Amino acid sequence: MHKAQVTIKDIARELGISPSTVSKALKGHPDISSATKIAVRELVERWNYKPDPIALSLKGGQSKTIGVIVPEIVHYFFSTVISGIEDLAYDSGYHVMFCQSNESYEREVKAVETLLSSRVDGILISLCKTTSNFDHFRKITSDGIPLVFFDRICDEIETDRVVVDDEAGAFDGVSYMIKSGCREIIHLSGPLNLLIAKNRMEGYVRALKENNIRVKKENIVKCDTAEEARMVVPGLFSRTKKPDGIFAVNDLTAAEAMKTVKHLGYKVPDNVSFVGFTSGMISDLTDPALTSVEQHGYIVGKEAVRLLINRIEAKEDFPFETKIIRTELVVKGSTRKGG
Amino acid sequence: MHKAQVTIKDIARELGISPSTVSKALKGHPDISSATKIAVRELVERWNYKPDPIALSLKGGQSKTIGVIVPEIVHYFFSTVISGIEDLAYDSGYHVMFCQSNESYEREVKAVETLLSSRVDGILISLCKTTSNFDHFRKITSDGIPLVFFDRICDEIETDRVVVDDEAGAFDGVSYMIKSGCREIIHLSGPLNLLIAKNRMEGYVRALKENNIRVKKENIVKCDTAEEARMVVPGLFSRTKKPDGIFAVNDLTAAEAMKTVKHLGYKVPDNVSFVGFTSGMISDLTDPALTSVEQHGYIVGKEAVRLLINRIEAKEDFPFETKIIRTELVVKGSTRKGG
DNA sequence: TACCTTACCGCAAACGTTTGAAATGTTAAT
DNA sequence: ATTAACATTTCAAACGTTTGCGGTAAGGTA
Repeated sequence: MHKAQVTIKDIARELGISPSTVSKALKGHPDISSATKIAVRELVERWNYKPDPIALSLKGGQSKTIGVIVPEIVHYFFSTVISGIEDLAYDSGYHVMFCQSNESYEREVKAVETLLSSRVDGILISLCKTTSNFDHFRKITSDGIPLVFFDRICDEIETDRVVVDDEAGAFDGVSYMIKSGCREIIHLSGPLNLLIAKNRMEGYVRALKENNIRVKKENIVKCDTAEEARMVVPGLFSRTKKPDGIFAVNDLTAAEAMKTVKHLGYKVPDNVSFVGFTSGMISDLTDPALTSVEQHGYIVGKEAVRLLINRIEAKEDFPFETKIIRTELVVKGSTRKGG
Repeated sequence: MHKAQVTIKDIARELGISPSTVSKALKGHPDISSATKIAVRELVERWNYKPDPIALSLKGGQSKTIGVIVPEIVHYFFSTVISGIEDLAYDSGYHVMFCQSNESYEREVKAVETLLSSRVDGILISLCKTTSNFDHFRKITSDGIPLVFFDRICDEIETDRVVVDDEAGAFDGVSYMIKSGCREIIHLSGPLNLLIAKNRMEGYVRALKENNIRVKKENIVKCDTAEEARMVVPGLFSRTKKPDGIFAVNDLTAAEAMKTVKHLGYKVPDNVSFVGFTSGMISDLTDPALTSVEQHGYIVGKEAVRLLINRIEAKEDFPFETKIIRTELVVKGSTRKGG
């Protein structure tokens, strides 16, 4: 079936020299005469010889592959992160293996095992929402495999990390709403065991406090999916004190909340302002377009790979680093003009 | 840095036997005494030995890896396809390497080279919009590497294929609009060098014809991005004969078109109906939710992997197959109730 | 005693590549 | 003529695993 690939032996046989000579010739080793080098290079070119990466890996003890575990590729943020990972990894001579945890702890554990038994040189992970036991991560580091967390990090394990400045992003978004006149702002939050959800919530709280607005417990509501938004949002508007702003932990939730609010008869942004988080494709689809906090996923991916490869190729230990990626508020139509 | 993984040699040394005995013991070879087998298995368990897939690949001449090239992961359809690919591939003992072409011909060519030089056992491809030269695909097959096209296929090359029944999907969508009363239906089409775009267009045409509606050339408009929709759509409604239905080649375009039409003052679906293609996350975000043709990306991915692995593991040649995945019209709020 | 089974195990080669050491050939200096 | 110095090439081992074949020891048979 498979037509055999050209090997270094084929080249050697054809030229009547030994495989080691071919290898050295290709590496520009000073021992080899230039006549031989030229002959080798010419034939290599003609026969389109490419070294077998598998043999190289066996020899070098490195697979030149990095493993990535993300919750779900369907989400805009994660697909942009993956693009960043891919681009830099390939440029650095590494391959990439993806696994999705699908927000399931069991699948995350299985993904770690898959990656480990594939002998990847390093692993990049963004936690799934439900993970609270971290033994599978400890197995990675105890195997001596470098590990970098990105976005949804685990602070119980000492590693390199790349995080988005969620607190500041949330702060900026909520501050903007306040400047534009909102006073009763609801936060639709994620599960607070997720650090990113907690940080966004804290940014929301700080923005209120710095503007002398009382933080009400009932204005922070767990709601991070479209379904939940449909369930939860109408209730918020049956309160005596109607909300005039909604800051959601992600764009999808913000979008569905906006739709729901419009159906209740409110105008966006005149009666209610909306701010989301991610600023992906979704934010342009809502009507009006959604003001949102851009997370720069592509950069997150690149930085994570950079840290990982540094660690993989390091000769000796050096202190762990946490890279913080600045967010950026992208103002669109779902908020009133700021003061 | 790296703590070495346990090898078969370590096991052998510890037990005072040879590596080959260990290997045979693990494979249940009849030559090996059950006492030895038990001892080996016990130590393997205790030391958590896992065979090195790289050594296995070198030996077996197979990398147990399949390569995938998609235009862009950010699109819902492709991420669902990837999920399907991943799930079945891992279950079948294969790894997956992804590349994005980003709708660029050059990157597609580069991706093929990357995959080929990685010695993947087979390749799955969905063409990028701009590809019209197919030499890089021919290189794959002439290298003896099995190749399966999915969704955006190339009909100049003989291989296995998995396609969505675009013509029927389009036909169903447009027929539904007609039944619900639409008579002046615009088709926002993709570039017709893409087979899927052509097929969807033909489904649109057939639906009109079978309902005795005249097919007007000016009602088929190249427009397959949000930007284009913003440019193109207002013009359609300055015509004497106003459209009362829009069938778009993808959801994103449909969504933006709908937004534009609403801003022009028309009601959806009362004045204008909308049907999209893909039925992903986007279709739930529009207001009203978008009636769309579900492509079953997950199944497309699984089928593509199934065909590919069959081909990889086949001992002999057998005829190529084209698998057609049925679409399904998912009726939501952007169309009037059908007759 | 000589031979044959049977049961168990190790040797060595192989996959494709790299690399230090050893071998070969050539030239020039003694 | 002998040897040192050098240029060029090959050898052999190694990476981790598999597998056909050969080997050995114990026991059985003639």
